[in-house]
Amino acid sequence: MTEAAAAAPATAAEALPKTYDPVGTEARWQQAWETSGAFHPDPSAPGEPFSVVIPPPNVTGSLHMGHAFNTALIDTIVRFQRLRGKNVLCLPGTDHASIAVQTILEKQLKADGKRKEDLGREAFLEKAWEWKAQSGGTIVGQLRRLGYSVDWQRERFTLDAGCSEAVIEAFNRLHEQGLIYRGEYLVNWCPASGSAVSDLEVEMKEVDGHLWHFRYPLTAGGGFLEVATTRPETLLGDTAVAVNPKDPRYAALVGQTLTLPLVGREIPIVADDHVDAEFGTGCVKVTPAHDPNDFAIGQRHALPLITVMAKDGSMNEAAGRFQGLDRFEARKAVVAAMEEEGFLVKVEDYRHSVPFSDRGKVPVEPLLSTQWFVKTEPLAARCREALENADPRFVPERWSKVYRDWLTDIRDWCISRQLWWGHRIPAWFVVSETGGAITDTTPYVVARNAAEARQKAEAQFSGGTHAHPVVLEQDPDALDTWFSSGLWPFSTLGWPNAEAADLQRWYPTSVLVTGFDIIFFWVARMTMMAGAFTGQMPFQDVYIHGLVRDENNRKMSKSAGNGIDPLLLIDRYGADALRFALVREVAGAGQDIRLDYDRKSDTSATVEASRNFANKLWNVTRFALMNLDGETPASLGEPDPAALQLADRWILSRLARVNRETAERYGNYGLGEAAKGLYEFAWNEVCDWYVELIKRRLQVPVELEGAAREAALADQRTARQVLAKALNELLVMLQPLMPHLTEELWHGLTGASEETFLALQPWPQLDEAALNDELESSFADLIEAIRVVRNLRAVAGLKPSQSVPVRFVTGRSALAGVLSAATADITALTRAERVEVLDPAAAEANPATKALAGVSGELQVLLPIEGLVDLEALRARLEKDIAKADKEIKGLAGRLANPNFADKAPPEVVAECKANLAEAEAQAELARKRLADLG
RNA sequence: GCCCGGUUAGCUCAGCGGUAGAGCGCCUGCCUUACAAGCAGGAUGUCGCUGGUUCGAACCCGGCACCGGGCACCA
Repeated sequence: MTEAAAAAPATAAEALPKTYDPVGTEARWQQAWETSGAFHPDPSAPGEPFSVVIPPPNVTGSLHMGHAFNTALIDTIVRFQRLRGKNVLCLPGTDHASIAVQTILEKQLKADGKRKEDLGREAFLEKAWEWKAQSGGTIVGQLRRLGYSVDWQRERFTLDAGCSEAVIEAFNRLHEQGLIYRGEYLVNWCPASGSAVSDLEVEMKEVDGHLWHFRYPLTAGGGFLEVATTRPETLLGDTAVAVNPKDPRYAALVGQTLTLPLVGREIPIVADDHVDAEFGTGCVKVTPAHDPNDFAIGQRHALPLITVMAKDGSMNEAAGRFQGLDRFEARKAVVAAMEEEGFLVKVEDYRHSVPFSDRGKVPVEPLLSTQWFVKTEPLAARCREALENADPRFVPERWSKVYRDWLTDIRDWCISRQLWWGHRIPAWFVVSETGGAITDTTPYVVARNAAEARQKAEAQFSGGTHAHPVVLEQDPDALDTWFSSGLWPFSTLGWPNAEAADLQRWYPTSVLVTGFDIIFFWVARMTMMAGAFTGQMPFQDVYIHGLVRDENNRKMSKSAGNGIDPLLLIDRYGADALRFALVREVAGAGQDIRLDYDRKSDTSATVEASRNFANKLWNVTRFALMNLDGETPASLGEPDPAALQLADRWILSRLARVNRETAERYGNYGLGEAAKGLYEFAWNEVCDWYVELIKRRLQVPVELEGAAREAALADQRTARQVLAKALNELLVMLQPLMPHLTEELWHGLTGASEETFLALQPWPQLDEAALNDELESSFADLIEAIRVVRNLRAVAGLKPSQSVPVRFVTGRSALAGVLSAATADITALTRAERVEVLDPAAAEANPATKALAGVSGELQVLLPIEGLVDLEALRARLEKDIAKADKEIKGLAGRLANPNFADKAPPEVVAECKANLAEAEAQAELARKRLADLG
């Protein structure tokens, strides 16, 4: 889209077309905000600080609905806080996504028949940066299209100079504290990316496989044990068979040995509690180098570790004749060989879980490997402690349990990745100590740069027994992407420089807004890192939102191909409509939201409804501009309280109430409720009632003269004042949700200059004095009375042009008062010929038989129009009224008849019940009487 | 196996002790000069099942069923 449809902003009614076209308007304001630095805060500016760092999307990414949702929520929050006068920083950025980027680049190389090794590290990284410069901006441009009020001048990248410095500093400090170590452990090896991955990057998947049963012969004697396995190829690395120590079947055999088929190795039978005697034969083959549980058994029994697989997933030299086979071919070959040699007992179909690599989408291989680890328990302990004091506070609260559970029993974090794109590990191996090569035992120094490394190494490894001059080589590996993401809330603010102005001003941040899917990956890593480096939790609140699901309630995912493209919807309906639709769907407890979508036409009824709302706001503003005679809310000023009419006082009371409710909801993450509340207020109250009610007052008839004219003009001014005020404040309150549209309309309404922004205005002051419960309640009665009249007209099939008399009969003087005061309004809104309000006695004296009649509460509505009346329809209507009243009577009377109710229920409930019963009885009686009158 | 959500109108969801609501969709009538992307009116529910607490339960408690999700995992 973005062809600069930069139409001039609307300042007068004639400039506003009948429908709102978001595309040009949105682009124009996005540019205006950015070029004017509207969202570039000064740390020394006044106001309470409020800060959010956005979850950095991957540079590889393009905007998906999850980003749009997250953005809509964050932006609503920060825009609200800005209106509240806070000194708001919302900081954007992207994540370098090491595995993802490297995978893309390697694929490109492969297409040219090359491998990264052919290029060498330096050239490869050069290419990577090139790629980032070209493609990394995609998502950033797309985020702009949402109208994100972030400070683009502070945009960061997890691999930029500042973040890199932070990473090196963090690694060094953790190492100094003994919280980073290097060692050989069983790690999750992803053969596809050729790297270790963390436990979190492994996903268990149910797979249909087989369970192979094998015989392992006893070394001494002719017996054998039967074991079962889902992974036959690993038997080449077996170093024991384990049985449960309490299993009587095998008690005598513990300590004896078996001869491993195909290999001929003698392996012991050990007793270990891990083995479940009930499962299978109760015998488990133990392959310590290829299975985490077996690794643990191996540790307990001091078993040797035999690795039979290479890092690329093929069998190595320890696999003997199977060397060189891929792990899946090796499986078949081993089974075939076992069968041939008579060791295969049977094969069963078996469904079980297999660990898959999140990124590589292939089964991960538990493999012994020397890697860097973060010792997480001390870091986690600090977080658990803080959580006792709700630090951070989770919204909804239930996620804090998920977070805490994960931090309890946490495993160490493997942080090294055999990748090039990323932060290179700041450790230098003293290769001169191990013959020039890096081995598992090569000593190393951790330092902030090469010079410091050399200094440290020379202090340790030169002179004395050290014959060779020190030669250093930096660890070729990179760090897990999440290591740098873990520093994000403070590295972006200037850490490790503790004096950085941004850090001082905006750290800790106010709230983190993210999906539950990265609580472990990201949230917990940030809190652990922040605890270690800043001594504080990095955010006060964590607002966890749900996922956006597709029209069939499925998770949107790239692989399923069911994503809904937010950009398509933005083009069609506008960013404001999409944002509003997403936020409006949010229910209180952070549930997933479902987005309605029609794939044939690329339309969404939900977003369309929001677009219609935008159009409604556009048109009500258009109406105001046509009727304010060039005046603005400021030039009109506040209305004189003494001059206010009923409708004015009503809408001002509603306005004040909505102001209070909305501020509370925005402030408490009740964003969906805020959106729904504003929608209803704007549409159902301002547009449907207030505007309709003041239309007459806005038109002063030309024929009026003298004092009458003066009065009409004064009243017109009052209506204009109230309309302008209500609309103005409504636009401010809606701004966090629909920033572009409201900005446009507000400029039109106020005539504010192009350099002034609604986004930077103060939240409207709450007018407590305007709140009036009683008034709102009687106004609701008035609305109801009008509805009854309209309904009667519809039932009777009256044409809109037919004007008929309206008679209200009620014994309630308050209601009679409101109706009498509003007869002019009622006349206009119901096309009444005349309106009379009578008490029952007066009505009795002057009966109107053969009239359309309806009853609502203590109000009887009569349309005395004999002749015009469709008697059948009228009867039906009355019978319906009677049935409804009877049903109510039955329920209420039943309740009152129960002696326990009167005894135990609170008196006000009983009184209310009695009043309702009396009312229902009166209603039924009235309706019956009318019915009888019809004859 | 453990933990967490959910089950209310055709659809999406509010309501969380006083007898059920909204939006969309649907039906009827209207181009009433802000808006047909609109206006007015209307229909629609044994609130998953089952016990219990209570004067009173969609709401609180117990059990069950089904649908999601997370964690752990037995070869």
